[in-house]
Amino acid sequence: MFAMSRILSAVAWPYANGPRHIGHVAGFGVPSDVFSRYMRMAGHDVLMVSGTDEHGTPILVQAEREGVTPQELADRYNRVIVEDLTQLGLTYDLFTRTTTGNHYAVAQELFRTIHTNGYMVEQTTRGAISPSTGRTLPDRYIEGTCPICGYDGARGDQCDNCGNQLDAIDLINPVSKINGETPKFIETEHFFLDLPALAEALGEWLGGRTDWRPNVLNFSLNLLKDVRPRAMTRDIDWGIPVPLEGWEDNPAKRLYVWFDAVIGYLSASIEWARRTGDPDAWRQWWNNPEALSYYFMGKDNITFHSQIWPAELLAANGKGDRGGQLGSFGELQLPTEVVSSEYLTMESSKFSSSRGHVIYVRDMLSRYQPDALRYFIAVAGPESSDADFTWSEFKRRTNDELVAGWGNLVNRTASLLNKNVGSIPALGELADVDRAALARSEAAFGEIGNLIGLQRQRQAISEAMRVVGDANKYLADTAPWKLKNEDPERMKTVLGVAAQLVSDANTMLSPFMPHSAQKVHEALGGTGTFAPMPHISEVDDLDKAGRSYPIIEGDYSAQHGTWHRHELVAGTEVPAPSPIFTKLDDEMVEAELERMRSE
RNA sequence: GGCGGGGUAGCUCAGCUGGUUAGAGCGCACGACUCAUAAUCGUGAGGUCGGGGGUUCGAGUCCCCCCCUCGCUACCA
Repeated sequence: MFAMSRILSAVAWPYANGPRHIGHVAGFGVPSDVFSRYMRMAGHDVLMVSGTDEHGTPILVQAEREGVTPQELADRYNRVIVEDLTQLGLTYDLFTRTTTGNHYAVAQELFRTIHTNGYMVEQTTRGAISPSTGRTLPDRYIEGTCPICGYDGARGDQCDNCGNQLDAIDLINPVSKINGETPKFIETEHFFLDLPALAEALGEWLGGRTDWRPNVLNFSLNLLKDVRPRAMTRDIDWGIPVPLEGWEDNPAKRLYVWFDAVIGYLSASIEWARRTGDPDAWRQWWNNPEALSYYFMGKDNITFHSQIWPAELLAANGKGDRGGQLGSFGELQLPTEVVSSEYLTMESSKFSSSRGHVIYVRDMLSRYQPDALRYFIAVAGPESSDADFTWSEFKRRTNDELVAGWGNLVNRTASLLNKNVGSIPALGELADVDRAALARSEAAFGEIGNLIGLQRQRQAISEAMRVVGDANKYLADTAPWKLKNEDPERMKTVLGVAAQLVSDANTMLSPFMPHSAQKVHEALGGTGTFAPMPHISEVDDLDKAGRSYPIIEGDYSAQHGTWHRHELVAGTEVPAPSPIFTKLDDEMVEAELERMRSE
């Protein structure tokens, strides 16, 4: 594809107000990990970062409801999310959080730079607040009677009955959904990111992004048609203090959660560098014009990644209409590509935690293999349009494709080897059928790698499964079990070729299914790490004394699993195999549907 | 209302810049094989590509209108 590159895998930050469901990991988790694993195998220097997003009104509201502090609530779900993502095998170089001392410092520094450059302008605006707490009351937290249709459950942003967009101040008898009091509409001071002054630079940058998925690009270009300044502070007491005189000590003003959340990509990279002992190492990705950066998320995040974040970067770089100076972070690179997924639905309707129409990652992994979920997401996920998860389709994919297709190929090949040879045989003279099978398999490395690089993972994994099908066909055509007595030398060659085909397929499938890839590697007698895994570490906050938290990290140097054929070594002992994938029984679908209905 | 995505074999979907008899997997029917978690391999029956109009030598693939469906609509994340 290209020479060794620095690649930043910037993965969306899960919001820590609850456990995450499989729709979330289908949007950002699995695609980013497949991409990162592949790029590492192809020899690139990947930095994959993310963390939990812990500020904002929903966490504050949820914490009050439960009688805990926002930090306590965030601590709880940060840990749940860290555990879930680790179990799925997502290879973050660092998965951290937005409440670290490091993140606070980086977010404030970037705010100061943007402010100094003149792109953060102070304006008076009208907003709703809760009279008892003084906190911003977002439109959607206000309920009242719709002034258009008279429906009395209308929200401040929209009426669910007539579908009209509303302004909270127009609602009749507005009430706070949080505590029932009547909101107060006040004049309040906030800092606004001056998007109009950055629009031209944004357009120039977007104009060069011709290779994005068309829906993402079109949506982003559309956003540019109507830009206006956007508030980057809130009347709230949970968040990062505004780092300016007169504001810093005001407990009622904080940075807008999305302003700081996207800065997490930068702050996590810096935290990672500090923890490796080379505190400037992050600059290889952020200040290096040759470095590439890919941002993975669900489609609801596009606007923040193709507009707000690039605008923050351009402003910090001094690249808008007002010019400006570089800050202490130097010139920061804008995203190479915003890779957005669409939505995963379940049994034809949207996931909804409140209605119990949900499958949490944790519950899924307690009953099924992580690779079964990863496979489903990779092969049938919402890559370029919404996709539906159904239990019956999950069962079918698992049983027909993983168990009967791939797992069985591994099992029958290993079993033939174990019983008839006991080890990987040396290849004798190759027949045409052998050469053709080997050539076709080897050619797939290039095709599949290409597809992953183009963010076409569904097609990529389908191609890898085609290699599996070819190998099954090869065994049917050569029928080594018949050769045992009539031509044992030929049998050995056939089994050697088959083993190589299995090994090839396994290498190509390993970014998608790393857990089973390790098992297949061992089934063919391999040793050592083939597909690396992340782990959780408890670490001290680098800047806040006395605080510690869990992070995801790992050593993914991948000495074995590089992206090309690994010639099997004749004489390597092949053990008696045991099944790689677990077959799902017929009752499982009905049991899951019943579980869903009862919740 | 505005914007965007979809509508292709029974089911789930692929079909890039228009071009030979429209593809895959599952399901179904029949056959082969028996190494393998009854797993595999082959053959076959199934579609006038949502509806209408248009451009073109030629359209599932471009343009217009309509129908259905899903989602988004910014100070929620």
